[in-house]
Amino acid sequence: MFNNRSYCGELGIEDNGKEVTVFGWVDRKRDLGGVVFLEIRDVTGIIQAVFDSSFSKENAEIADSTRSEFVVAVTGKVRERSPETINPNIPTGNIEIFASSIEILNKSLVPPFPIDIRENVNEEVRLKYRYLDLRREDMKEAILKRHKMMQLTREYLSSHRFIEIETPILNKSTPEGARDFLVPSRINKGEFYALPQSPQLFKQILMVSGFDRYFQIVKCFRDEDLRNDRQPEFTQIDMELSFITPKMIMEIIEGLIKKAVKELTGREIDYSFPVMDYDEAISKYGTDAPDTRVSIEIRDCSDIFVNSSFNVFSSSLSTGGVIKGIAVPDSGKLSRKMTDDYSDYVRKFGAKGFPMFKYNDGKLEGGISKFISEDEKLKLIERFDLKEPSVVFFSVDKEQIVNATLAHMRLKIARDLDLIDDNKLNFLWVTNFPLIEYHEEDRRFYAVHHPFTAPVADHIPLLDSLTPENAKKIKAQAYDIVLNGVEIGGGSIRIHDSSLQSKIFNILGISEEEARVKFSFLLDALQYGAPPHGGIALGLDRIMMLLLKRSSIREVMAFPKTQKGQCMMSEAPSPVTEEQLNELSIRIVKK
RNA sequence: GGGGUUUUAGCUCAGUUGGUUAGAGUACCUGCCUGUCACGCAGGGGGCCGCGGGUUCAAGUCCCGUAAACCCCGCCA
Repeated sequence: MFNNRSYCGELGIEDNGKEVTVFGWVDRKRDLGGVVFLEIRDVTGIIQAVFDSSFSKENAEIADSTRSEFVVAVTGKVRERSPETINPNIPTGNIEIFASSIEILNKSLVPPFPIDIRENVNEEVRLKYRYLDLRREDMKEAILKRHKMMQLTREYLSSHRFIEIETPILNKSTPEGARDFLVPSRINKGEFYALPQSPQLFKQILMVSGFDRYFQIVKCFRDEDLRNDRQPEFTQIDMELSFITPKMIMEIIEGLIKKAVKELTGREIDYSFPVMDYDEAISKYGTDAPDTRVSIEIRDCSDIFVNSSFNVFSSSLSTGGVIKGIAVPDSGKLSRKMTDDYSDYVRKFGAKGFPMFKYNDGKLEGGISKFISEDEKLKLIERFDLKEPSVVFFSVDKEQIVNATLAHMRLKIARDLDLIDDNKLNFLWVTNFPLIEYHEEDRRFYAVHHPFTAPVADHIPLLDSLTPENAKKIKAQAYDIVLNGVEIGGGSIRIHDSSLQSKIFNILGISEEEARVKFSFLLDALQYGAPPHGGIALGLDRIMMLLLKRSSIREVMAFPKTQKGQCMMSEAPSPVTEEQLNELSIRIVKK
């Protein structure tokens, strides 16, 4: 009976007069007594079916007995609606099915929330009944477009000579980076697999194997706390290429992204993605993932206040702090309450306050203006290029805190003042990341990207005279791609020389023995004719979130987890039986 | 580990200064209705006010604790 099916949303005026059968869910029922209208919904859309009791009383009664979300088969003739009965609100609104039969294939309980998306439903309930939520238009669109994204990615990369190769999910736990999800091994008691944070090592191995260009749309796992753009399992479009430069990789990615934007949103990106130096990003925006939709830039004012009589400023400078600020164009929208709230809000970034003054017509007013000398005033006007009425905010602390504070506040204030153009898609490459950074607390170096990232060739000699101070001068051949202030991908050229790789491990405090235990296969492989290679990984979920303008990546994933990492539908994670634990030689320690 | 917001009918929400029997819209049930399209009209049922303590003559409302969801800091090479 399921042969010769028509899809609701695909019927059109060209089917006029044709006898069709549709299968779907009762989206809505309108019973007018003698005539019953059912809107039938399937994956493609909605069509109206008409049951006329003077034509078939029995069919009309069956139609009337249906309820929301019943599954039905409806057969009838497609017919054009008379002009006054056309519904312009749905794509199939100029036709309807004049039903000759209806069969109820399954009943449904009353759904816990409406399937049409006229009102927002609590996410907790949506996640519990995700199968119903996925019937809703927004989720359906997200899932279908995600499919499209994966399809066009496969097409694009395949046509650029990439080969899709799967890598293991059961992996070896490695030091560095995010916390691993561990999987106990029954056969090897007391030992564990780790789920991959990314297929990093395997894709490099594939380059040594000569596959030349690899890609995979792959799940990655990181056992870290969740955010609206972070889930414990997420999907990467992962790539690795041999005989390649950063520029070549960036061009390939740019092509892919532009194609994706075109096919998913219908929009054309008519600029080539700007490339910004890491140092410039930090100094202008305080972050390595700047949102350039907001033009407000950070300016360092430390030099202006060296001899300041304002104790808060001068004492901070004399203890190694910095003073930076942002100028926000504003003619009165920023209220006293808002600026007061801000000075409290910045505490979350470690800042102690958020001093400000107002600029208007050549004069400084309010806030800390009374502590600013005439000379400092002139320099500030020049530094921030003050012309329009503005409010200037400062952050005074250690550089890291200042950067974090101003990076967040320039966006928060821009949002509060409605200065962000929601329709912009600002792509940006950030390059020339430092290779390593020194952590004061642990007294050791960490890889900024990962331990396999190649330094800029000219900087390799600096590795021999490394100190915590000059570490940041050594740049990596690494690049991130940023969209509207969100990192949507990153990659690097890798080390293909085993002695350089050993040297880097050494610097990172990974002993020769440890390196041998953890990555011997990579070090070995690098000695058997490893080609120069590099790669990149794109965050599929984040790209979908941004292109579809959704508030979180959960809105573009079929079955996401809550912030505590639980699945509201299946109720994972869950306890396991004593037998299961015994088999794995695992004992739970109660705390 | 920490900060914030929220939690009242199936769903979305209101609930004043602590004071009668906790409301609205929608959904649901019943009936009427032959061109609706968020159909309409009439009637009806539906509440552990997240949970546990406390203050009070009296708590949805005040206090303490706790749970969950969400946002954020830390964390995420």
